[in-house]
Amino acid sequence: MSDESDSVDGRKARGNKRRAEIIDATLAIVTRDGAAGVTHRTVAKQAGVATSLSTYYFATLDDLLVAALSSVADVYTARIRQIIDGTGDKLRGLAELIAESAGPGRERALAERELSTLAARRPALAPIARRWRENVAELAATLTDDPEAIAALVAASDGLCTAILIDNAPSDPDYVHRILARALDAHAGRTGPRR
Amino acid sequence: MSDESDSVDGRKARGNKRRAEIIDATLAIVTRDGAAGVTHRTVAKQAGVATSLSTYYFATLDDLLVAALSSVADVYTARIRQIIDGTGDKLRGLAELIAESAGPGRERALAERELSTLAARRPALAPIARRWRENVAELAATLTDDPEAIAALVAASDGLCTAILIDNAPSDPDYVHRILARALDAHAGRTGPRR
DNA sequence: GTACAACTTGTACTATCGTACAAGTTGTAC
DNA sequence: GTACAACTTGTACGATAGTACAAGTTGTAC
Repeated sequence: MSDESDSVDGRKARGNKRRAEIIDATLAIVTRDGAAGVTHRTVAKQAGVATSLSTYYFATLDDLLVAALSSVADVYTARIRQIIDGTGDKLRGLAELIAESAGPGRERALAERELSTLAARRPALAPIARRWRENVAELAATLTDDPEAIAALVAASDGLCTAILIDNAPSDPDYVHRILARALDAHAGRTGPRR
Repeated sequence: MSDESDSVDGRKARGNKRRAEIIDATLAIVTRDGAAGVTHRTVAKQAGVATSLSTYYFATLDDLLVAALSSVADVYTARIRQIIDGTGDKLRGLAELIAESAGPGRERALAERELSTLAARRPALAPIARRWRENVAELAATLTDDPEAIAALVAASDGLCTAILIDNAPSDPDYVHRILARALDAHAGRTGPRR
Protein backbone atom coordinates (compact mmCIF):
# COMPACT_ATOMS: atom_id res chain seq x y z
CA MET A 1 0.00 0.00 0.00
CA SER A 2 3.04 2.19 -0.25
CA ASP A 3 3.04 2.82 -3.99
CA GLU A 4 -0.54 3.57 -4.83
CA SER A 5 -0.57 5.68 -7.96
CA ASP A 6 3.03 6.33 -8.92
CA SER A 7 5.10 3.21 -8.83
CA VAL A 8 8.29 4.05 -10.61
CA ASP A 9 8.20 1.59 -13.47
CA GLY A 10 5.04 -0.43 -13.21
CA ARG A 11 2.50 -0.94 -15.89
CA LYS A 12 0.63 2.13 -14.71
CA ALA A 13 3.65 4.32 -15.31
CA ARG A 14 4.16 2.93 -18.77
CA GLY A 15 0.50 3.45 -19.49
CA ASN A 16 0.62 7.06 -18.36
CA LYS A 17 3.64 7.65 -20.53
CA ARG A 18 1.88 6.23 -23.57
CA ARG A 19 -1.11 8.36 -22.73
CA ALA A 20 1.01 11.48 -22.60
CA GLU A 21 2.67 10.57 -25.89
CA ILE A 22 -0.71 10.27 -27.56
CA ILE A 23 -1.77 13.65 -26.19
CA ASP A 24 1.42 15.22 -27.51
CA ALA A 25 0.80 13.64 -30.87
CA THR A 26 -2.71 15.09 -30.82
CA LEU A 27 -1.36 18.58 -30.19
CA ALA A 28 1.10 18.13 -33.01
CA ILE A 29 -1.79 17.28 -35.32
CA VAL A 30 -3.87 20.24 -34.17
CA THR A 31 -0.86 22.46 -34.72
CA ARG A 32 -0.14 21.14 -38.18
CA ASP A 33 -3.57 20.41 -39.62
CA GLY A 34 -6.03 21.95 -37.20
CA ALA A 35 -8.55 20.33 -34.91
CA ALA A 36 -10.37 18.93 -37.93
CA GLY A 37 -7.33 16.79 -38.69
CA VAL A 38 -7.55 14.94 -35.40
CA THR A 39 -8.63 11.35 -35.95
CA HIS A 40 -7.68 8.19 -34.14
CA ARG A 41 -5.71 7.17 -37.20
CA THR A 42 -3.74 10.38 -37.72
CA VAL A 43 -2.97 10.66 -34.02
CA ALA A 44 -1.83 7.06 -33.79
CA LYS A 45 0.37 7.43 -36.85
CA GLN A 46 1.87 10.62 -35.43
CA ALA A 47 2.58 8.86 -32.14
CA GLY A 48 3.95 5.81 -33.92
CA VAL A 49 1.50 3.37 -32.37
CA ALA A 50 -1.35 1.26 -33.63
CA THR A 51 -4.65 2.95 -34.31
CA SER A 52 -6.37 0.78 -31.76
CA LEU A 53 -4.10 2.09 -29.03
CA SER A 54 -5.52 5.55 -29.37
CA THR A 55 -9.01 4.17 -28.90
CA TYR A 56 -7.77 2.08 -25.99
CA TYR A 57 -6.70 5.14 -24.01
CA PHE A 58 -9.34 7.50 -25.32
CA ALA A 59 -12.59 5.74 -26.08
CA THR A 60 -14.00 8.65 -28.06
CA LEU A 61 -12.49 11.52 -30.00
CA ASP A 62 -14.02 13.93 -27.52
CA ASP A 63 -12.06 12.36 -24.72
CA LEU A 64 -8.92 12.89 -26.71
CA LEU A 65 -9.69 16.53 -27.49
CA VAL A 66 -10.59 17.23 -23.87
CA ALA A 67 -7.30 15.74 -22.75
CA ALA A 68 -5.37 17.75 -25.34
CA LEU A 69 -7.00 21.04 -24.43
CA SER A 70 -6.43 20.29 -20.76
CA SER A 71 -2.78 19.74 -21.45
CA VAL A 72 -2.40 23.07 -23.20
CA ALA A 73 -4.41 24.87 -20.56
CA ASP A 74 -2.25 23.37 -17.84
CA VAL A 75 0.84 24.86 -19.42
CA TYR A 76 -0.67 28.33 -19.55
CA THR A 77 -2.03 28.02 -16.05
CA ALA A 78 1.40 27.14 -14.76
CA ARG A 79 2.98 30.06 -16.61
CA ILE A 80 0.49 32.57 -15.28
CA ARG A 81 0.70 31.21 -11.77
CA GLN A 82 4.45 31.59 -12.03
CA ILE A 83 3.93 35.24 -12.92
CA ILE A 84 1.41 35.80 -10.13
CA ASP A 85 3.57 34.17 -7.50
CA GLY A 86 6.75 35.76 -8.79
CA THR A 87 8.29 39.00 -7.65
CA GLY A 88 8.56 40.73 -11.00
CA ASP A 89 6.20 43.14 -12.71
CA LYS A 90 3.07 41.07 -13.23
CA LEU A 91 1.65 43.14 -16.05
CA ARG A 92 4.96 42.99 -17.85
CA GLY A 93 5.09 39.24 -17.37
CA LEU A 94 1.66 38.93 -18.94
CA ALA A 95 2.70 41.15 -21.82
CA GLU A 96 5.73 38.97 -22.48
CA LEU A 97 3.61 35.85 -22.33
CA ILE A 98 1.20 37.30 -24.88
CA ALA A 99 4.01 38.49 -27.10
CA GLU A 100 5.34 34.94 -27.18
CA SER A 101 2.33 34.02 -29.31
CA ALA A 102 4.13 35.48 -32.27
CA GLY A 103 7.30 33.50 -31.82
CA PRO A 104 8.10 30.08 -30.43
CA GLY A 105 4.73 29.81 -28.69
CA ARG A 106 2.75 30.51 -31.82
CA GLU A 107 1.88 26.94 -32.61
CA ARG A 108 0.76 26.14 -29.10
CA ALA A 109 -1.26 29.33 -28.89
CA LEU A 110 -2.92 28.52 -32.19
CA ALA A 111 -3.78 25.05 -30.97
CA GLU A 112 -5.23 26.53 -27.82
CA ARG A 113 -7.38 28.94 -29.79
CA GLU A 114 -8.54 26.21 -32.13
CA LEU A 115 -9.56 23.99 -29.26
CA SER A 116 -11.18 26.90 -27.43
CA THR A 117 -13.32 27.69 -30.43
CA LEU A 118 -14.32 24.07 -30.49
CA ALA A 119 -15.40 24.53 -26.90
CA ALA A 120 -18.26 26.76 -27.96
CA ARG A 121 -19.94 23.66 -29.28
CA ARG A 122 -18.69 20.88 -27.01
CA PRO A 123 -19.83 21.33 -23.43
CA ALA A 124 -17.08 19.08 -22.11
CA LEU A 125 -14.46 21.51 -23.39
CA ALA A 126 -16.09 24.68 -22.11
CA PRO A 127 -14.86 24.69 -18.49
CA ILE A 128 -11.32 23.99 -19.64
CA ALA A 129 -11.39 26.75 -22.23
CA ARG A 130 -12.56 29.13 -19.54
CA ARG A 131 -9.41 28.63 -17.54
CA TRP A 132 -7.23 30.95 -19.61
CA ARG A 133 -9.56 33.86 -19.02
CA GLU A 134 -9.93 33.04 -15.35
CA ASN A 135 -6.18 32.95 -14.96
CA VAL A 136 -5.76 36.36 -16.55
CA ALA A 137 -8.58 37.68 -14.36
CA GLU A 138 -6.84 36.34 -11.30
CA LEU A 139 -3.65 38.08 -12.32
CA ALA A 140 -5.58 41.28 -12.93
CA ALA A 141 -7.18 40.99 -9.51
CA THR A 142 -3.76 41.43 -7.94
CA LEU A 143 -3.38 44.76 -9.72
CA THR A 144 -6.76 46.37 -9.19
CA ASP A 145 -10.03 46.00 -7.37
CA ASP A 146 -12.14 47.51 -10.12
CA PRO A 147 -14.16 44.68 -11.74
CA GLU A 148 -14.42 46.60 -14.98
CA ALA A 149 -10.69 47.10 -15.13
CA ILE A 150 -10.29 43.37 -14.70
CA ALA A 151 -12.76 42.67 -17.49
CA ALA A 152 -11.03 45.22 -19.68
CA LEU A 153 -7.65 43.61 -19.12
CA VAL A 154 -9.00 40.15 -19.89
CA ALA A 155 -10.64 41.42 -23.06
CA ALA A 156 -7.49 43.26 -24.11
CA SER A 157 -5.33 40.19 -23.50
CA ASP A 158 -7.61 38.02 -25.56
CA GLY A 159 -7.94 40.55 -28.35
CA LEU A 160 -4.19 41.04 -28.51
CA CYS A 161 -3.64 37.32 -28.82
CA THR A 162 -6.15 37.19 -31.64
CA ALA A 163 -4.52 40.12 -33.38
CA ILE A 164 -1.14 38.45 -33.20
CA LEU A 165 -2.34 35.01 -34.24
CA ILE A 166 -4.83 35.87 -36.97
CA ASP A 167 -3.71 39.29 -38.05
CA ASN A 168 0.04 39.03 -37.56
CA ALA A 169 -0.10 42.19 -35.52
CA PRO A 170 3.09 43.60 -34.00
CA SER A 171 4.09 41.66 -30.92
CA ASP A 172 6.67 43.87 -29.25
CA PRO A 173 6.38 43.22 -25.48
CA ASP A 174 6.61 46.94 -24.77
CA TYR A 175 3.81 47.64 -27.19
CA VAL A 176 1.65 44.90 -25.72
CA HIS A 177 2.42 46.18 -22.25
CA ARG A 178 1.25 49.67 -23.13
CA ILE A 179 -2.04 48.38 -24.52
CA LEU A 180 -2.60 46.28 -21.41
CA ALA A 181 -1.75 49.16 -19.09
CA ARG A 182 -4.20 51.31 -20.99
CA ALA A 183 -7.01 48.88 -20.30
CA LEU A 184 -6.08 48.61 -16.66
CA ASP A 185 -5.46 52.23 -15.74
CA ALA A 186 -8.28 54.14 -17.31
CA HIS A 187 -9.31 57.59 -16.19
CA ALA A 188 -11.46 56.18 -13.43
CA GLY A 189 -10.46 58.95 -11.08
CA ARG A 190 -7.52 57.12 -9.61
CA THR A 191 -4.02 58.16 -10.55
CA GLY A 192 -1.45 56.54 -8.31
CA PRO A 193 0.11 53.17 -9.04
CA ARG A 194 -1.23 50.11 -7.34
CA ARG A 195 0.45 47.70 -5.00
CA MET B 1 -24.94 45.27 -74.09
CA SER B 2 -27.45 46.88 -71.79
CA ASP B 3 -27.94 44.08 -69.33
CA GLU B 4 -24.52 42.70 -68.66
CA SER B 5 -24.52 41.18 -65.24
CA ASP B 6 -27.91 41.76 -63.74
CA SER B 7 -30.65 40.82 -66.11
CA VAL B 8 -33.75 40.65 -64.02
CA ASP B 9 -34.78 37.06 -64.54
CA GLY B 10 -32.25 35.41 -66.75
CA ARG B 11 -30.39 32.23 -66.04
CA LYS B 12 -27.64 34.21 -64.41
CA ALA B 13 -30.08 35.63 -61.89
CA ARG B 14 -31.46 32.24 -61.08
CA GLY B 15 -27.94 30.93 -60.73
CA ASN B 16 -26.97 33.71 -58.37
CA LYS B 17 -30.04 33.02 -56.31
CA ARG B 18 -29.19 29.35 -56.04
CA ARG B 19 -25.67 30.31 -55.13
CA ALA B 20 -26.90 32.56 -52.36
CA GLU B 21 -29.21 29.85 -51.08
CA ILE B 22 -26.32 27.43 -50.83
CA ILE B 23 -24.25 29.99 -48.95
CA ASP B 24 -27.09 30.56 -46.51
CA ALA B 25 -27.39 26.84 -46.03
CA THR B 26 -23.67 26.69 -45.33
CA LEU B 27 -23.97 29.34 -42.64
CA ALA B 28 -26.86 27.44 -41.11
CA ILE B 29 -24.67 24.36 -40.93
CA VAL B 30 -21.75 26.26 -39.42
CA THR B 31 -24.13 27.73 -36.87
CA ARG B 32 -25.66 24.42 -35.94
CA ASP B 33 -22.78 21.95 -36.22
CA GLY B 34 -19.69 24.07 -36.61
CA ALA B 35 -17.35 24.46 -39.55
CA ALA B 36 -16.41 20.80 -39.27
CA GLY B 37 -19.97 19.87 -40.20
CA VAL B 38 -19.76 21.58 -43.57
CA THR B 39 -19.73 19.02 -46.36
CA HIS B 40 -21.18 19.11 -49.82
CA ARG B 41 -23.77 16.63 -48.69
CA THR B 42 -24.92 18.37 -45.51
CA VAL B 43 -25.02 21.73 -47.22
CA ALA B 44 -27.00 20.39 -50.16
CA LYS B 45 -29.47 18.67 -47.87
CA GLN B 46 -29.88 21.85 -45.84
CA ALA B 47 -30.50 23.84 -49.02
CA GLY B 48 -32.86 21.21 -50.37
CA VAL B 49 -30.90 20.58 -53.54
CA ALA B 50 -28.91 17.71 -54.97
CA THR B 51 -25.42 17.13 -53.62
CA SER B 52 -23.94 17.67 -57.04
CA LEU B 53 -25.34 21.17 -57.18
CA SER B 54 -23.15 22.27 -54.33
CA THR B 55 -20.11 21.01 -56.18
CA TYR B 56 -21.37 22.67 -59.34
CA TYR B 57 -21.33 26.13 -57.81
CA PHE B 58 -18.40 25.57 -55.47
CA ALA B 59 -15.88 23.17 -56.90
CA THR B 60 -14.09 22.65 -53.61
CA LEU B 61 -15.12 22.96 -49.98
CA ASP B 62 -12.67 25.81 -49.57
CA ASP B 63 -14.50 27.82 -52.19
CA LEU B 64 -17.68 27.29 -50.24
CA LEU B 65 -16.14 28.32 -46.93
CA VAL B 66 -14.57 31.40 -48.46
CA ALA B 67 -17.91 32.43 -49.87
CA ALA B 68 -19.65 31.84 -46.56
CA LEU B 69 -17.13 33.85 -44.57
CA SER B 70 -17.34 36.62 -47.14
CA SER B 71 -21.06 36.71 -46.72
CA VAL B 72 -20.86 37.07 -42.96
CA ALA B 73 -18.10 39.64 -43.21
CA ASP B 74 -20.16 41.67 -45.67
CA VAL B 75 -22.98 41.91 -43.16
CA TYR B 76 -20.70 43.19 -40.43
CA THR B 77 -18.97 45.57 -42.79
CA ALA B 78 -22.32 47.05 -43.76
CA ARG B 79 -23.38 47.38 -40.12
CA ILE B 80 -20.18 49.13 -39.11
CA ARG B 81 -20.23 51.40 -42.11
CA GLN B 82 -23.74 52.31 -41.17
CA ILE B 83 -22.49 53.29 -37.73
CA ILE B 84 -19.53 55.24 -39.11
CA ASP B 85 -21.63 57.14 -41.62
CA GLY B 86 -24.46 57.69 -39.17
CA THR B 87 -24.98 60.63 -36.90
CA GLY B 88 -25.28 58.82 -33.59
CA ASP B 89 -22.68 58.02 -30.98
CA LYS B 90 -20.26 55.76 -32.82
CA LEU B 91 -18.80 54.10 -29.76
CA ARG B 92 -22.26 53.40 -28.46
CA GLY B 93 -23.23 51.93 -31.82
CA LEU B 94 -20.24 49.61 -31.68
CA ALA B 95 -21.10 48.62 -28.12
CA GLU B 96 -24.63 47.74 -29.15
CA LEU B 97 -23.35 45.76 -32.11
CA ILE B 98 -21.04 43.77 -29.85
CA ALA B 99 -23.76 43.25 -27.25
CA GLU B 100 -25.90 41.73 -29.97
CA SER B 101 -23.55 38.76 -29.96
CA ALA B 102 -25.33 37.50 -26.89
CA GLY B 103 -28.79 37.71 -28.35
CA PRO B 104 -30.20 37.36 -31.83
CA GLY B 105 -26.80 37.77 -33.44
CA ARG B 106 -25.16 35.03 -31.43
CA GLU B 107 -25.35 32.37 -34.08
CA ARG B 108 -23.98 34.59 -36.79
CA ALA B 109 -21.21 35.84 -34.53
CA LEU B 110 -20.30 32.30 -33.61
CA ALA B 111 -20.18 31.33 -37.26
CA GLU B 112 -17.95 34.31 -37.94
CA ARG B 113 -15.57 33.33 -35.15
CA GLU B 114 -15.49 29.74 -36.27
CA LEU B 115 -14.64 30.70 -39.81
CA SER B 116 -12.09 33.26 -38.64
CA THR B 117 -10.28 30.64 -36.62
CA LEU B 118 -10.25 28.51 -39.71
CA ALA B 119 -8.59 31.41 -41.46
CA ALA B 120 -5.43 30.94 -39.43
CA ARG B 121 -4.80 27.83 -41.48
CA ARG B 122 -6.34 28.62 -44.85
CA PRO B 123 -4.64 31.52 -46.57
CA ALA B 124 -7.63 32.17 -48.79
CA LEU B 125 -9.73 33.02 -45.75
CA ALA B 126 -7.20 35.27 -44.03
CA PRO B 127 -7.85 38.56 -45.88
CA ILE B 128 -11.57 38.18 -45.36
CA ALA B 129 -11.21 37.43 -41.67
CA ARG B 130 -9.12 40.56 -41.34
CA ARG B 131 -11.99 42.78 -42.44
CA TRP B 132 -13.81 42.81 -39.10
CA ARG B 133 -10.76 44.17 -37.34
CA GLU B 134 -10.09 46.70 -40.07
CA ASN B 135 -13.65 47.92 -39.87
CA VAL B 136 -13.44 48.43 -36.11
CA ALA B 137 -10.10 50.18 -36.59
CA GLU B 138 -11.68 52.49 -39.13
CA LEU B 139 -14.45 53.32 -36.70
CA ALA B 140 -11.89 53.94 -33.99
CA ALA B 141 -9.95 56.22 -36.30
CA THR B 142 -12.90 58.60 -36.34
CA LEU B 143 -12.70 58.90 -32.55
CA THR B 144 -8.99 59.29 -31.94
CA ASP B 145 -5.68 59.81 -33.68
CA ASP B 146 -3.67 57.74 -31.23
CA PRO B 147 -2.66 54.48 -32.99
CA GLU B 148 -2.39 52.71 -29.67
CA ALA B 149 -5.87 53.77 -28.66
CA ILE B 150 -7.11 52.34 -31.95
CA ALA B 151 -5.30 49.08 -31.34
CA ALA B 152 -6.64 48.98 -27.79
CA LEU B 153 -10.19 49.47 -28.97
CA VAL B 154 -9.86 46.76 -31.60
CA ALA B 155 -8.43 44.35 -29.05
CA ALA B 156 -11.12 45.20 -26.52
CA SER B 157 -13.86 44.70 -29.10
CA ASP B 158 -12.52 41.35 -30.09
CA GLY B 159 -11.96 40.24 -26.52
CA LEU B 160 -15.45 41.28 -25.50
CA CYS B 161 -16.95 39.29 -28.35
CA THR B 162 -14.98 36.26 -27.25
CA ALA B 163 -16.03 36.71 -23.65
CA ILE B 164 -19.67 36.88 -24.67
CA LEU B 165 -19.53 34.00 -27.10
CA ILE B 166 -17.31 31.53 -25.27
CA ASP B 167 -17.65 32.62 -21.69
CA ASN B 168 -21.25 33.86 -21.64
CA ALA B 169 -20.02 37.10 -20.18
CA PRO B 170 -22.51 39.88 -19.42
CA SER B 171 -23.54 41.69 -22.56
CA ASP B 172 -25.23 44.83 -21.27
CA PRO B 173 -24.61 47.53 -23.90
CA ASP B 174 -23.80 50.05 -21.17
CA TYR B 175 -21.26 47.71 -19.68
CA VAL B 176 -19.69 47.00 -23.05
CA HIS B 177 -19.64 50.71 -23.76
CA ARG B 178 -17.76 51.45 -20.54
CA ILE B 179 -15.13 48.82 -21.33
CA LEU B 180 -14.68 50.19 -24.82
CA ALA B 181 -14.46 53.77 -23.57
CA ARG B 182 -11.84 52.65 -21.09
CA ALA B 183 -9.66 51.29 -23.86
CA LEU B 184 -10.12 54.41 -25.94
CA ASP B 185 -9.70 57.11 -23.30
CA ALA B 186 -6.73 56.04 -21.27
CA HIS B 187 -4.80 58.33 -18.99
CA ALA B 188 -2.90 59.78 -21.89
CA GLY B 189 -3.07 63.21 -20.33
CA ARG B 190 -6.31 64.14 -21.99
CA THR B 191 -9.52 64.39 -19.99
CA GLY B 192 -12.23 66.04 -22.02
CA PRO B 193 -14.68 64.17 -24.21
CA ARG B 194 -14.01 63.80 -27.88
CA ARG B 195 -15.87 65.11 -30.86
C1' DG C 1 -39.07 25.28 -83.55
C1' DT C 2 -34.42 24.37 -83.13
C1' DA C 3 -29.97 24.53 -81.09
C1' DC C 4 -27.08 25.52 -77.43
C1' DA C 5 -25.51 26.62 -72.93
C1' DA C 6 -26.75 26.83 -68.25
C1' DC C 7 -28.68 24.39 -64.77
C1' DT C 8 -29.93 20.13 -62.04
C1' DT C 9 -30.11 15.45 -60.84
C1' DG C 10 -28.98 10.47 -59.67
C1' DT C 11 -25.57 7.20 -59.29
C1' DA C 12 -21.20 5.28 -58.47
C1' DC C 13 -16.18 4.98 -57.33
C1' DT C 14 -12.55 5.31 -54.06
C1' DA C 15 -10.78 6.78 -49.65
C1' DT C 16 -11.12 7.42 -44.87
C1' DC C 17 -13.64 7.71 -40.84
C1' DG C 18 -15.13 5.64 -35.85
C1' DT C 19 -15.48 1.57 -33.87
C1' DA C 20 -15.44 -3.34 -32.61
C1' DC C 21 -13.12 -7.44 -31.70
C1' DA C 22 -10.15 -11.42 -31.43
C1' DA C 23 -5.48 -12.40 -30.89
C1' DG C 24 -0.83 -11.71 -29.22
C1' DT C 25 2.60 -9.71 -25.85
C1' DT C 26 4.28 -8.22 -21.43
C1' DG C 27 4.77 -7.25 -16.60
C1' DT C 28 3.38 -8.55 -11.89
C1' DA C 29 1.63 -11.44 -8.05
C1' DC C 30 1.49 -15.74 -5.92
C1' DG D 1 6.11 -21.46 -13.44
C1' DT D 2 1.56 -20.25 -13.60
C1' DA D 3 -2.31 -17.22 -13.86
C1' DC D 4 -4.17 -12.89 -14.56
C1' DA D 5 -4.60 -8.15 -15.87
C1' DA D 6 -2.70 -4.55 -18.53
C1' DC D 7 -1.04 -3.44 -22.76
C1' DT D 8 -0.68 -3.68 -27.92
C1' DT D 9 -1.64 -5.12 -32.41
C1' DG D 10 -3.95 -6.32 -36.95
C1' DT D 11 -8.05 -6.79 -39.29
C1' DA D 12 -12.63 -5.87 -40.59
C1' DC D 13 -17.38 -3.70 -40.88
C1' DG D 14 -20.67 -0.11 -41.78
C1' DA D 15 -21.09 4.85 -42.62
C1' DT D 16 -19.85 8.87 -44.85
C1' DA D 17 -16.69 11.78 -47.18
C1' DG D 18 -15.02 14.25 -51.91
C1' DT D 19 -15.43 13.81 -56.43
C1' DA D 20 -16.56 12.36 -61.19
C1' DC D 21 -19.74 11.72 -64.75
C1' DA D 22 -23.54 10.74 -67.79
C1' DA D 23 -28.18 11.98 -68.26
C1' DG D 24 -32.14 14.99 -67.95
C1' DT D 25 -34.37 19.69 -67.70
C1' DT D 26 -34.90 24.54 -68.65
C1' DG D 27 -34.35 29.15 -70.38
C1' DT D 28 -32.60 32.06 -74.17
C1' DA D 29 -31.11 33.28 -78.89
C1' DC D 30 -31.85 32.89 -83.63
